[in-house]
Amino acid sequence: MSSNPTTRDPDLTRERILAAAHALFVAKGFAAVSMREIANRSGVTKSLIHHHFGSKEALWELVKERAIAAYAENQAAELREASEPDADLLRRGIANYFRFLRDNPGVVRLFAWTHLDNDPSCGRLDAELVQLGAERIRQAQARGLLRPDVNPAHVVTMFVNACTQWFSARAHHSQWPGVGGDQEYLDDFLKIFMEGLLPRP
Amino acid sequence: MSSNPTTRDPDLTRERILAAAHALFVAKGFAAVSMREIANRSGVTKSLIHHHFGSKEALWELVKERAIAAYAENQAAELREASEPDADLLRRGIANYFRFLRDNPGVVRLFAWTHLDNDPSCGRLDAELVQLGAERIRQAQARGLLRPDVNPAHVVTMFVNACTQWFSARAHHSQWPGVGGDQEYLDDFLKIFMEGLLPRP
DNA sequence: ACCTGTATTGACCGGTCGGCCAGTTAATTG
DNA sequence: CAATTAACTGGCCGACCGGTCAATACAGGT
Repeated sequence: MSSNPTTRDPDLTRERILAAAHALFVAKGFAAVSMREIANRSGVTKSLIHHHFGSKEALWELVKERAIAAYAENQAAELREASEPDADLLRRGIANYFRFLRDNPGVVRLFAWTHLDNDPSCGRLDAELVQLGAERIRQAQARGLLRPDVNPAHVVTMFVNACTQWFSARAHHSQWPGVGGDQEYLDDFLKIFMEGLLPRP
Repeated sequence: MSSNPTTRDPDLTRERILAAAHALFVAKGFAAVSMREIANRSGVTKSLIHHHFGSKEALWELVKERAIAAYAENQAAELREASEPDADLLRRGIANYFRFLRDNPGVVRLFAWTHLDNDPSCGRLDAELVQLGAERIRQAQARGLLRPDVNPAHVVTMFVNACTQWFSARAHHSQWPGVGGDQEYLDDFLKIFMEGLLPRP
């Protein structure tokens, strides 16, 4: 065998603690999770978590930082490989973002927790992401492909909001009469949003 | 004098407890608030809270129920006194909703907490609200004033999402470059949204 | 005036919280 | 093969948690 049960691997241990903490914090929020839960779930002692991360707050900050950094990197990669900015690229970008949130509900919840903490740190990491997206829209505006009389940063903020809140408030919307599934909502949003973004003759 | 310091007023006491609990729960969430905090803030004993409300969970449920009922009643009143449904009524309705959330940040936070709890109870109270709004839009569609190929319930959901998330993620957006204030965001949203809702020739 | 119900209090309960510390054990270094 | 360092453990701490309970104080009905 490559390793016996008493072999130590501090990096793996840190990783397992972070994974357990991530899952629990995302599911229940900082205040409702105890160090003992994280310890049990990751198979280590409570003291060891303090040894590696110092305190519950420090662990929480690290979990947030890593998750948001991973999110920002993922999105930046998709944004970089995009082609010439035009209306159809924006449409596909929004659809991509929508699908990403659908497939990564933890990201949505994590953002929601940080918002309720009034924690602005999440916004610093993806600020350049927004700037990049806004720049694309500005280029499309300059070419006459999108209406020029709206703030490009607001365009990004709007579809991010429309997508994020759709998944964040799922339990809420499911009680509303006439509201359809993910695809129907996205389709209707794209109809209205893209049409409203076209330049007027 | 009408009352001496030892006069009892159980209704007022209940009200003060509810007010303190509301403020604390909205600010910090259910798990991070202790019964002792609520007791100190409302000037009563912890035991008295249990006497009046039974448990921390029951108090939290009551706080949510009351706040959301007040919100729903407020919005229903504005909706009832509205005139003939057309595009301009919708525009003013959205602006009203936006201002309401701006002036009642507690409502936004309370919804966010319930969403993270996957609590669907909030959706039942305002379901009829959404139905009422969707019905207005359906009427405007039937008269050819709004495009008919979008789900009216989705139209309501979209602007609710765009407004709610704007205030919910304030700390987040404030870090983004180029994002303006409340009025600028609302104006840009209305430009795009209302234009996208017009019927195509 | 008494009596009954309830509003209200303070002390107390078992349990859990985050954090600390003295130790033991495994890897690294020289 | 020591000696040093870091990973890791179990037990303990004071503080705080939500909840209970017996006792008290006040109000209204008769």
